[in-house]
Amino acid sequence: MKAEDILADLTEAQKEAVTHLDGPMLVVAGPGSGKTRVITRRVAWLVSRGISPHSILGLTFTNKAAEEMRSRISAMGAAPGTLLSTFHSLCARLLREYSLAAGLKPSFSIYDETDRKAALREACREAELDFQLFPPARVLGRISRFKNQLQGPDDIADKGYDLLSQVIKDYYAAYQKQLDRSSALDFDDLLMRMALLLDKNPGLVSELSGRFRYILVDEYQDTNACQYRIARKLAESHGNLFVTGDPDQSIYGWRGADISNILAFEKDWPQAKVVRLEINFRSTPQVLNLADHLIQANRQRKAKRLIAHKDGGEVPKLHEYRDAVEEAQGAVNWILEMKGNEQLDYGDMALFYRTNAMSRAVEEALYSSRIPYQIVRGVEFYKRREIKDVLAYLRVLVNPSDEVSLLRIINRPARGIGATTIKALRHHAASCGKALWAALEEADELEGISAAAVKKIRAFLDMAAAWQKLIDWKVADILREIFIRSGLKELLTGDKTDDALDNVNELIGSAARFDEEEGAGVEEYLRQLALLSDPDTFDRDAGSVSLMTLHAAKGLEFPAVRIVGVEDGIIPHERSQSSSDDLEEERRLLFVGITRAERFLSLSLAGSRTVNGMMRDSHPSRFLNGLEGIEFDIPNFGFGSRPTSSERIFSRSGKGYGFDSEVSAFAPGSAVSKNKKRGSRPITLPIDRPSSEEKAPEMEDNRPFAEGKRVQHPTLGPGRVEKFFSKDGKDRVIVKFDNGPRLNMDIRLSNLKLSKA
DNA sequence: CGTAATGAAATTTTT
DNA sequence: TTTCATTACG
Repeated sequence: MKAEDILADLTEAQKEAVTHLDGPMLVVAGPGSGKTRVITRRVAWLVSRGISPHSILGLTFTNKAAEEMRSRISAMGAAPGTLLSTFHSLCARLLREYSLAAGLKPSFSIYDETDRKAALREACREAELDFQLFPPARVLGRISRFKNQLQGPDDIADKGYDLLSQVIKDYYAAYQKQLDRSSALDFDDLLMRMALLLDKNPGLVSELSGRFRYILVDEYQDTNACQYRIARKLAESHGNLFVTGDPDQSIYGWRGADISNILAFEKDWPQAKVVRLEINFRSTPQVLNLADHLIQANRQRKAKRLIAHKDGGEVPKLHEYRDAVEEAQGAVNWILEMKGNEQLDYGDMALFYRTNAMSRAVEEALYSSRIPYQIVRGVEFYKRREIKDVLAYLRVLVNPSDEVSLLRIINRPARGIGATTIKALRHHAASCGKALWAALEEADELEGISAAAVKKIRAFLDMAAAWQKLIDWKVADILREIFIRSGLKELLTGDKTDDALDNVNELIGSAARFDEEEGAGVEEYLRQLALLSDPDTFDRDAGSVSLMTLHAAKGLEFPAVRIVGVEDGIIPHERSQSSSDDLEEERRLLFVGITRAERFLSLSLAGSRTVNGMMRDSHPSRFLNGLEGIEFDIPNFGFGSRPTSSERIFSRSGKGYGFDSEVSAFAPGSAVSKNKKRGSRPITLPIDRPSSEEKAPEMEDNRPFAEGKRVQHPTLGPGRVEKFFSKDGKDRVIVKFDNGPRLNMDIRLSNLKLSKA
């Protein structure tokens, strides 16, 4: 590719970034400012200057982004060989390559959230910690946070203000022990172990720096302490660190991302050049205007401009509905309107929501209206039980130490190795410090295991030994073999409403594709699987409406975007309302969603929706309060916003949302035709607390619920308070009820009453 | 020992 | 709603 082609149609700022040669550079790139373009052109530019593609390393945050760059670079005809990878998969690769130095077995397993939870359960059992005492997700979340800050169990000061803080260290230590024994790493370990390895191994650092002369990091605002350390180490010697990012699009703080990494870049690298990309090529001025008004409410940010390059366009709209079902129907009508009036293709449209669970209502409406859609969801497929089961066999094959996987399959399908036997095995393993696998082999010498059980165990071991011989087969063949011979297939065939069989077949199919394309063996297959989630299966040209969470939307763009559920408790999420930092992150999340839109944007909200199977009232998001740049489809809405033309259009009565005969052709007898008029009830906006005014201590006085107090529950009856503590600013108690159960409950939600006397 | 039935709880985002 | 864990029963 010629230099002038590489630089064609670039702005001055973009050119400066693309042609920057040596030394650190920070590109602050607002949404739609051509960031990906800059990165990919830059790779091409470097190569055109004689730099080997193999010495360029591009690090992204998601597979999707890495894939996007790969395809754009190859579309430019640039030389292949550049390593474009997520942090996680780079680390997994390197940790395997340098497993000896890292103190790992090259065949280590990678644990996802489900595995982590199982590991924690096992760890608790062994360390005699109460697994139920705290929500496991919460414990694991804490552990994650420590790991992201490069802290091991021993680095934690054991004093804390709440119960969990005081004991988290024990949980962490036990959990980690379980992982180590299993030769398993969780996602956080991949980063942490890599960072630590680089810390203590200067030789490796220089080797890698020699290998990767030019390092590019995308979405730098999303890096956590480990990722930061890794990037820094790799670039230390040559300083060729090129990072792009936008503080306003930092939405992963909850995962340990530290926005100050980007804010302090110039401090870390005093020679750094900084380029700002402020011209937005994506959206209409109206969309940008709204985005700008929204984000300006954030205190913690660097002022940045969004300069529209396009002109024309429509003012974004806001619609209110009575409930989530009507809201979904409204979305359907919007889609049909976009298609009919604006000549847009289904593939040009996207629906965003805050949480995956919210996709359901929308899906149902789309489905009954026969509108093709695709969902970009998280990891769903690989979380299915049957899939995890089959893969667990594969994992044990590769890594017999993997206890979580072993325990998962040892008696599934049931082969007579039940709880009692397993308990004895575990006990033995723990007391001799042996692996569970070893205990299996010695089962006949152990007490507490019946002759019958020993026989069953032998059979299991024989089966496993036979499978060892399959290890060089093609992955798809191994999977098929295991699936049948383990008895899993038979087990699943019995099921009634099963997609289970189909799912496993799909898995085998994808494995066959892997064999075809990569032909790299089981270990590599498992590693890739662990790190691959299926947003990558998202197909831009599928001709269907795209549905995804706001997080998944980052980095994408669509001519028409609709965001549903813009309600308090949804955006911002109810669990993000406690701190102003969290609140600002939620605002950035909405900002990210809005700035995905090229031409048409609409937001919607419902007056009620079901959450966890329960109907709940909902109110407009506080982010809408006083927000300029959007037209409200709600009479009497809010403070001071004038009725607009769109209001008159949309509130014309009797017609629903202006769908016409074309619509009913799509949805005969569907909810469309049943769509009701809704009343136009005035609504009140919640007060947007100034973000400086930290936390709201509107705490009730729960002190009477002290330890030892007798309490009464409307359904559970009488009990006694065993522990009183707070978390997340909520007072909770652990109550042992007289009729048995011991429960950890939120005082405010529990309906607990103090008993008299 | 294994499965079915029951009951209760649920952190939202992703690698 | 779904998921999970415990319990009861065969």
